[in-house]
Amino acid sequence: MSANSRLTIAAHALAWIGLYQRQGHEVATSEQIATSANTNPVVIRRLLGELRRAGLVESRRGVGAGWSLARELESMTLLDVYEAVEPGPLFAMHRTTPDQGCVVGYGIQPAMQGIYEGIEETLRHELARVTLADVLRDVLAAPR
Amino acid sequence: MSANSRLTIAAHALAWIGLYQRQGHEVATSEQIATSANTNPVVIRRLLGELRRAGLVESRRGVGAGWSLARELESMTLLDVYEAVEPGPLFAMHRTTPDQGCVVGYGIQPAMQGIYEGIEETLRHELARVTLADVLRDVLAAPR
DNA sequence: GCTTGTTGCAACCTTAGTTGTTACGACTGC
DNA sequence: GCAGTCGTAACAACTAAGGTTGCAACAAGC
Repeated sequence: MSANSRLTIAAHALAWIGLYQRQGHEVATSEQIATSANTNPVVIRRLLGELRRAGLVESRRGVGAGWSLARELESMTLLDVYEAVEPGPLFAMHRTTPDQGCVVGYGIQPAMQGIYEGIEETLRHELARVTLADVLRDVLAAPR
Repeated sequence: MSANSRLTIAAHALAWIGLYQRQGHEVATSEQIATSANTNPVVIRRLLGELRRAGLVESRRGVGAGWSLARELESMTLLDVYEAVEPGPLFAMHRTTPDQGCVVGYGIQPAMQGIYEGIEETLRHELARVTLADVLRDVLAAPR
């Protein structure tokens, strides 16, 4: 499925900012988060930019700038993050229109569309059940 | 998410073979299916080859050769097809190991793994609820 | 045995998406 | 003005999917 790690990295960044703020800091820098996630700061800035557009985080510029949460972790779900960073549907239709003269070619897309919609709705429901506070709790619960 | 159409095309092929057999034919060729799906016969053969390895279809060679169902459409679910054609997990972890000296970097992978497993289990359960006979019924129910 | 139609499969190209990287302008606290 | 950080563009590297061509393997029918 060519799985991507965007949801994982976004959750990582949010958990990191949330923990950092709990420790009394105002803002976190993309540099710090990138070090924790072992990637490049630009990758983090790109992802957090999408989360900012979705209203999950805020950013400040200038000296002492960085990122902070726009809402409590308790009020953020994985669905919010998923919708912010994953553009398209889970399953795709044919890349080219199937033969409309064939019974199957004609009916397959509406059929699959209906089935996929139900499945994606269930997926969204599952993602909405997990808050970022749950994620951070699980992160901190990892045995040393 | 870079959605792919493998599941859609595989379901299309199975529905096509199933309908063709209901009409009294023994085997379907990749050429016929490719015409209906508006793609290349090799693409169909590659997909059906994976379904054959999963025990869903059989193939014959030689003149008058082609593909036939190995089981009834009623006993095949979208989960069977999904597992046959989709190799990896839905969500990926970090491509590089996060900073193990950081609390979040250390705990994020086990945390997300647990969450993702639950979600994928739900997805599989949903896919298992839909049989290929359901798909064919929906295909034939499309309004003209 | 030859012909023919089909699968099996390897090789290659194109396209698209993600990730990583560099560079530099914009902004702001000091 | 300086320094630190975001915002963003540009580009390369990598991966996966899909499309295409070519050809060997196979088997039914003659």
